Amino acid sequence: MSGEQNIVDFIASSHGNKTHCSTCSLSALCLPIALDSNDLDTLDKVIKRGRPIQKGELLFKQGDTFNAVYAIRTGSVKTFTVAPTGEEQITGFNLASELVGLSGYSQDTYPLSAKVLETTTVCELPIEKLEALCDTIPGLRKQMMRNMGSEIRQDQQMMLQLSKRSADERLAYFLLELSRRFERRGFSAKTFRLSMSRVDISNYLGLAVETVSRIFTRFQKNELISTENKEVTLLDFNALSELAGNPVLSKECNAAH
Amino acid sequence: MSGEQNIVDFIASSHGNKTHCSTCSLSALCLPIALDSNDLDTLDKVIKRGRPIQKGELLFKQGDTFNAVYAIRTGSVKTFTVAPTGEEQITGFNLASELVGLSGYSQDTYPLSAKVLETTTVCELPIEKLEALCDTIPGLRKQMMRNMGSEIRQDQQMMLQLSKRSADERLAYFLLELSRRFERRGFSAKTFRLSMSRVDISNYLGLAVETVSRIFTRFQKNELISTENKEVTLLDFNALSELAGNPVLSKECNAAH
DNA sequence: TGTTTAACTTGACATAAATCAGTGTTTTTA
DNA sequence: TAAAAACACTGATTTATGTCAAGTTAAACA
Repeated sequence: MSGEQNIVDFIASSHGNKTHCSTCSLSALCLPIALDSNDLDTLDKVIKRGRPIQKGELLFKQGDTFNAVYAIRTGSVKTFTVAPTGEEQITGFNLASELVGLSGYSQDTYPLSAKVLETTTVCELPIEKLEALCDTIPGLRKQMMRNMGSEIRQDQQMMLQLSKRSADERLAYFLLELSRRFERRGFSAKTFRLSMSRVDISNYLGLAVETVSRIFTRFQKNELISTENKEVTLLDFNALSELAGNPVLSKECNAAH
Repeated sequence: MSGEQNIVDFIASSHGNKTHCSTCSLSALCLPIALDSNDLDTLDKVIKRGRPIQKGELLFKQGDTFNAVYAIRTGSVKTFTVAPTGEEQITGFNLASELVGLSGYSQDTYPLSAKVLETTTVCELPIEKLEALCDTIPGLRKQMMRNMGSEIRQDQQMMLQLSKRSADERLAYFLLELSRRFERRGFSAKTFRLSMSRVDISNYLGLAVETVSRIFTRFQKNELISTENKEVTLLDFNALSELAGNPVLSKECNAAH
């Protein structure tokens, strides 16, 4: 599977002294555009690559001035808004190659916070420089707008989940969505580690923790999944897909593990 | 109030033979950027202004190729996604001066449909031409990205509503949000007409129609609002704001009607 | 204008998921 | 390595909101 090869490349490249977009195997996901090596170099010079960020640290905080967009290299992040009443709503989880902070474009401050769920490394894209590049590299502008469009689509998908689906359906959707994203990055679609707590999952899905816990148990009893702490294995893709609202396309969709 | 003057201007300008961005009083909301008259002219030439669209007609349909973004001149629109299972989820309502179809940027097709709620006129911005303009007028690019950022922020706000708020709180939020938007356009913040049906409202808020109906009745009994069919009058802004999750800022916030 | 159809309201009842309470299990930190 | 803290699971009970059923009003249409 070519995906696994990618990861090897990536690890190799990130263990070198310097990391560059041109050698980063995530670039195909992070910036799936055809940039000539000049443009790629220009972009590369603008990116800040800092020390790893420790679990629990913030990338940025709701209300901070919007000064950068972050691409995740390794690790994962949760983003959340805090209402005036103090309630927190997790708006999404981000994995390697994904961009965080795009909603800052709406104003001059971030409308949400981003907290790292495990030790994480990121590429920081200072907004002023990125802006300038968007105006000189049309392909980059288009890619940024695509990314924002995707975020809108994804959030609207989530609105459907939150307002129309039962607790079971939401959890099935959540697990399959993660699976899909891990697979794209060359990891197993079947077994993966949940870097977020049950509380985070329940918050994201608009459920009580107890409900999430019970469903995890039930899904195991019914052999849809198996778990060992944060490690999850999806056992019955068909059943999960059907629950998640994706009608199973006849045949052995289940075969490909 | 300057807002009301705006509307007069707008009606005057739209009753002439030709409509131009330079004379449209909505332009301050639609394109709040400083474009010199050359740029404004270039943009103006790209815009298609069609016949009014009748209630129930679609601006575009989920799956259609993404070929335009629409700015609403008069009337209103609902956008909705249809899940593979057939369920519909209304993702938003749009009023005059707002842009519809931005999420099309994510792929090459619209991920949702847009249906007109009453007779509506729009400015159609063909995407190819808009793209070209974005690459030549930096201010326009930035404005488009701001618009997308706002949509993300708004959708995430909605996720919080759908997952954390009670039915009462959601309806209060909905009414205040509409009020705020009408006010920005120079209409009364206190009394306005709901162009969408109760079914649409309930779908959007993730509730059953019956629940919405009951809350309308209760809000009237408690003198928070009064209604006459689709016409709503907000009577107690303080109480509604508190319900909607915006702590009332002491003093007479209620005074300004 | 009257008739049909769709939209809205109300009440009675069912239920999915929240809340409350308590126990066990990891992970953190001292 | 032990103690503390955070996290995860389970059972009993409550409750907000959904569903079903029926009636009323308003809108569409002929």
